[in-house]
Order: sequence, then structure tokens, then C-alpha cells
Amino acid sequence: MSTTSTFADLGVRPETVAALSEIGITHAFAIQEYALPIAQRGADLIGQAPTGTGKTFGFGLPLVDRVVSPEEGGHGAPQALVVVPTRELGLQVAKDLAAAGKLRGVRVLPIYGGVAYEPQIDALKKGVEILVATPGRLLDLIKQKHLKLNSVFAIVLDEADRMLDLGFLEDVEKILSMLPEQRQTMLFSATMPDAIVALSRRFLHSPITVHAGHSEEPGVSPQTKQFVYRTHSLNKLEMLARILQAKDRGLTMVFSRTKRNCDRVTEDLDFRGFAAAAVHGDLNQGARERALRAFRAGKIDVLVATDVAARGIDIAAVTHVINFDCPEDPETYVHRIGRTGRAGATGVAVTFVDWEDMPRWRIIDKTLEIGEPEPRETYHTSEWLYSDLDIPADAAATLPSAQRSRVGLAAEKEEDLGGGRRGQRPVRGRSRRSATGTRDAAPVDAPVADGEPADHEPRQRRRRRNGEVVKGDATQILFSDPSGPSVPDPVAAATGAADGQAKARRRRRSPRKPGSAATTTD
DNA sequence: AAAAAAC
Repeated sequence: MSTTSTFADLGVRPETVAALSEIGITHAFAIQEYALPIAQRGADLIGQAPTGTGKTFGFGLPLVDRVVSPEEGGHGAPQALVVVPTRELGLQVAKDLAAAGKLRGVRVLPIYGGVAYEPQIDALKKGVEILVATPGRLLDLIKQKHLKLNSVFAIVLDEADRMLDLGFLEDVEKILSMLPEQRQTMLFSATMPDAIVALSRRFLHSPITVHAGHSEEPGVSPQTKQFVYRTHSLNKLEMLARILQAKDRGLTMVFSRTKRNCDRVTEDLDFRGFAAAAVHGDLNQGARERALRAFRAGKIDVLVATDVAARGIDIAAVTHVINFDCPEDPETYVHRIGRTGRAGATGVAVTFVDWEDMPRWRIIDKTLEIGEPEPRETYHTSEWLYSDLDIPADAAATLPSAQRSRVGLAAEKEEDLGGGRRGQRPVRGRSRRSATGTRDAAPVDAPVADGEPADHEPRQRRRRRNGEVVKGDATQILFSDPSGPSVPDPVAAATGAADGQAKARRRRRSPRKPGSAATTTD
């Protein structure tokens, strides 16, 4: 990973070396060692290196070192531009570059949508050396004449393959067309499909390509252990809850394929007592940034996200990445699991593959050759998790205290439910279903209500033999869609509790609303 | 075919 080169060896300015040292960075990563000399002399560059191996400073230090700061007589018009695919990544990159340029007073401004115009416009008026921008707001501000790009000598497309795919290409080309002809263009990413490289020739001049890291699985960090589990969609939430009880788990990112599923997973985890928050594009920008800040600070330890957080986000304490839904393509897989195992750290990546995910997984596996998903049909077959993922056998004993009490409460209802629900098959319900879900997080030895007479055959084998989810199984309640059509509360129905009582019970059990952890933390 | 990105 890191080489023995110091930044001074690589010709980085002394002030920048000192500033890096202040934030604990003393030695260069491979991509930095290779890219810096090329970038410093102004050549066009394609830089590819695995996730978490220092690409940001690989392009960032040559920008910081070459801009003229105000105290050096700079004019204050932007001299360098970094374009990124998401707002939070822009914020992060801007902070990194500002830290590196701090001792020379280099001003780095993040430009992105979803927030007020005024602070950005004011900052532009005062003058700025480096812009880090998402395309939409940048073009917006240019159109409104708050900004010109004619002093920009270098542009970087961070997550370049993403910036050049169909969703962004038009905007990026527009931005490129506003830059001086004589300028440096640099493309950086962990993934660079051939088609993108071919496309990029249109606006690169004699580019030099730099690869760092191993070549077999481009972009994947080898210290991340990857697991792939074939599962039923109805069991994903329970499997997730168990994995989140792994002994060695630090911060964990959970990725879903849709914004709606992201909310649903967050809500379920919140109810189970995990400190989780959601990040996706339908949330307002304040909520997005609060959630990410709380996660960075460790005030919450589970971040549930769409692919808005799949790329670039750098949080050293992330130990686990769970692909709750299979990623859309191999590149997304690489970037998602790249949120862990960064800068030489180890990581764990678990991908759930249900029936719907299967076609997507086929394509990912064809490219990356990770392996056939191992069948993990039900949450009752728990031993696999203990052996693979270091999860305590009495997993429920390690639950947060709020969760423990809920498990106790729910366990009381268990016999009632088993007796009263014989033969029924609740298919869909509203969010209150997760009230029963907490019970399913009880110790695996606990009696499980399934509406069938108790026998001594292991539950797992009964289920296997049946070849489908057991009818009337509590699992069905747990995993039913919280936003689906309303049906009577099965707990209330089974116990004869009035609806009002059920509501009061829910309030006691779940004093915290989804996302409030993030709201109150900063 | 989902998500992201300006208002």
C-alpha cells in the first residue's frame, strides 16, 4: 500500500508537507508516488487505483501546490476544478484539499446543490483558488454569471467513469467546453471500463495512464473479505440484524438499491434498537449531511444508503459493508465494498442475493469472479453466521439495551402469537409488523411461534423440506412490507389487545423516531 | 433499470 517515499521526496511543497503531517499523513501511497510527478508537470493523466488508496491526494496535492494563493498574490478566480458525482463527496474532497493547502491559505470551495446560493456566491466574490463541484450547481452559477472558468489550468474528474456515463456526460462536456483549451485534464477512479477510456480520448491530450495496486480484480481492495449469501428476500432484514451483532463490527454501511428500501431498512433497524440513519437523494440536504456527520463521529454506527454513498466516502472506522440489495453493476459493487478496507485496514463485505438480485449478481460475478452465492435460506440456520462472521451464538444478548427490553416484551407475546395464529398467513402489513420482528431477534434457542405443533426436529430442516417459507410463520410478519396495505395488527389480533393498546405499546418501545439520532447529535 | 445531479 504505502510506499517509503515521503512527500518531500516527491517534490511536494514544504508547507503542504507540514500541513499533511498535521493531519497524520507522512508517507505517500503508490498512486501518489506514481501520479504526482506526472500531474505536477501538467500532463493529462488517467489514474486508477483501488478504493481507499489515496487517489484524492494523488490529484489533490499537485492542484494545491500549483495554485497561487492570495498571500502569494493570487487574483482569486478559480484556478483548479474538481468535479464529483455527489454532494457529500464534494464536501469531503474540499475538506481534504483545504487541509493540505491550509498553511498557504489556499481557499477551497465546495459548490453543490440542495443548499442556499448565498454562501457559495459570497465565497466566490471573496475569491477562491480551488473549486470542488457537482455539475448542476456549477453550471447554474456559471449561467448566473457568478463564476467563470477561464482561469482554470487543471480539471479533475473524480470518479471519472461515473462522471462520463450517460447521466452526467452532457453536463461534464459542457463544463469542459468552458475551460481554456490549454489546460490539464485528469481522470481518477478505482474502476475504468474500456469504453470510458475510449470515450475520454475526446478531451485528453497525450494522456499518461497510471495504475496502482494489483491488476487481477481492478479496484477491489484485497484486505476486504467478501461473502455472498443466497437468501430469501423476506429474510434479509433478520440476516442484517444478526450480522450487525458481529463482535468485531465497527461502523457499518448498508446499501439498498432503492430510496424506498433504504427508508424501510432504516426504519426496521431503528425499531430494533440499532443506531441507524438513512442517506439518499430524496432526503433534504441537511438530513443527508447530518446523517453522514453523525456516522463519521460514531454517534450512529449504521448508515443505510443508496448508491449516493457508494463512491468516494472515506471513513476509516467502517469495518463492514452489507449489500442488502445486490448492486446494479460490477463497478458499483467495487465502489460499495470499497467503503471498508481502506488505507490498509481490513474489512468485511456481505452481499445478499435473493431471487430478484440473481441476474444482477450473475453479471457482477462474471466480471469479478467472486463466487457462487452460498445458500442461506433462513435466519434459523444461524450457525453459518457465527462461523463466518464472528457473531456471538447468543447474539440477542449483545443487543443494545433498548433492544433487549423489547426482546423481553416481545417474547411475552410469543406463546400467544403461536397459539392464536395457527394456520394463518399474514402476507403484508404496515410498519407495526416490526413490533413482532423484535421478537425474532431473541436468542436462537427461544421458542419460535410458527403455528405448528412443537416437535423436536430442527426448524431449519422442516423449512428446507417444505421448500418454501412456512405458512403462518412469524417470519412472514417480520419481513412484510411496512408500507404495504394495512391489515389488522397480528399481535393485537392474536392477543385480543385493542388497537389503542397496541399503539401505546409501540410508543413505549420505540421512543425514538427514525433519523432522530442524527438530528440530535449535532 | 435505479440513483444521482440545479431550481
